[in-house]
Amino acid sequence: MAFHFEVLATDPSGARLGRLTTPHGVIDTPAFMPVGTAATVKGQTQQDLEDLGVQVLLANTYHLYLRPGHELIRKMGGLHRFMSWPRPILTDSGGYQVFSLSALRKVTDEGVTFRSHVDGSEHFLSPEKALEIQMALGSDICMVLDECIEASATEPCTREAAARTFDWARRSRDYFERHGDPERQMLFGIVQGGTHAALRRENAGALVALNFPGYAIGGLAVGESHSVTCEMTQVAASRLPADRPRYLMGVGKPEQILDYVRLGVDMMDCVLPTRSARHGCLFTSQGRLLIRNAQYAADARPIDEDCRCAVCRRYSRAYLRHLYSTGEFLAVILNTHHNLYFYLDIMGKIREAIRFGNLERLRSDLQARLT
RNA sequence: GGACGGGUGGGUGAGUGGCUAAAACCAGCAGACUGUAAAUCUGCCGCUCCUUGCGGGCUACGGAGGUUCGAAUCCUCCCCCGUCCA
Repeated sequence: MAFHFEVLATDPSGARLGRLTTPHGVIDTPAFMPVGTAATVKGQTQQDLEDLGVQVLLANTYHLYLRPGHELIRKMGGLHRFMSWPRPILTDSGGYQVFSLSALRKVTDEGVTFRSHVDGSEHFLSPEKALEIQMALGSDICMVLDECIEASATEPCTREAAARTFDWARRSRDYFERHGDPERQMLFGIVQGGTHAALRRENAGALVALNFPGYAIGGLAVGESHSVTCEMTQVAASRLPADRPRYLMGVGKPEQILDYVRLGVDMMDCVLPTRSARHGCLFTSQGRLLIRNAQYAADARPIDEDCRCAVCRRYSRAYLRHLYSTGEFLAVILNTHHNLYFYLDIMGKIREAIRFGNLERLRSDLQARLT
């Protein structure tokens, strides 16, 4: 079997230590997946990412379909080869763009019509098309197309979106069974249901019957409170089979990650470390640090005195502030490196704590310092 | 010596009688960012007072006077800067 998921240890909280094996390598879980939407994690080279210990990257179907085009990537030998990334890749289906490009799209049962944010041209994405693209890209993990909606959506709207997402999941599974190669790619279903516990429960239950090799929980952290995110995650995760990986999509803040892990989440991705880095927001063991703040102008300390990343070992806050405020690209590179290191370091600590049964202690440590 | 053109808040620079504490941009200060339309976006940015409000007072468009109910805007003189002519 090219794909294999095993749970190596569990914590009383529900946290799991696991290992997901793919044709491009192993992913130790709980895992954080840096986001490389356009086949690049902005500001980092693939070598940087390998050196950071990144085991899996996320890329985006919609963006790569628009540019450079999935057929071109197929021609170039697939996404791994094209971007020279030897490790696993998970591709998001474009479902999030249904949400974030809401002004530029129209959803029907058949699929989604987008107006390209690049040039305004019209494109149609169906569950089948989204998979066809992901098959051309050759990602290790494909996501079904889903309809991600606002947290504030009414129950009827949410129900409709969840039902549509379920129908799309079924179509995706069927399409993958006919055209996909399970030795090469795995397909995850996505639980929707907004902020309505009953819908989440129902949707998760129905989705499990489709027997996906892995499950994602989507449509969260889109405006609702953290406690609601956790509640919905709990409701969904508790209905997912224990022997399959669970991926909570699009989270989270450093201080929230452990909460999700304790709810049994195995995989997460988030633009926060990379985007925040570009915006001058650095994560530290003592909380967030806005590097442009005047107070760091002559601060010789590293970003985080407890951090062992290459940036903290070498550069001062004063220098990083200078780079940021002068708009130097090195600021993006160094800030991104630090934030990714910080996220990956948390994940490593979490895995270690689950292995050694110290998760509660880690939790109180983190709680005391972060935020 | 003469002829034009010009002097606006930290900078560039709009504004030719009231809607102007003065556009816009930059700089500065602060905040946000959760499956990336994001190296982006938002707020503040003369001083001061308070019951923090589409609140009060003061100062401000080179300087000094003047016209006017009202002047960055019109007039007079002066001081600077630029271009050109002697």
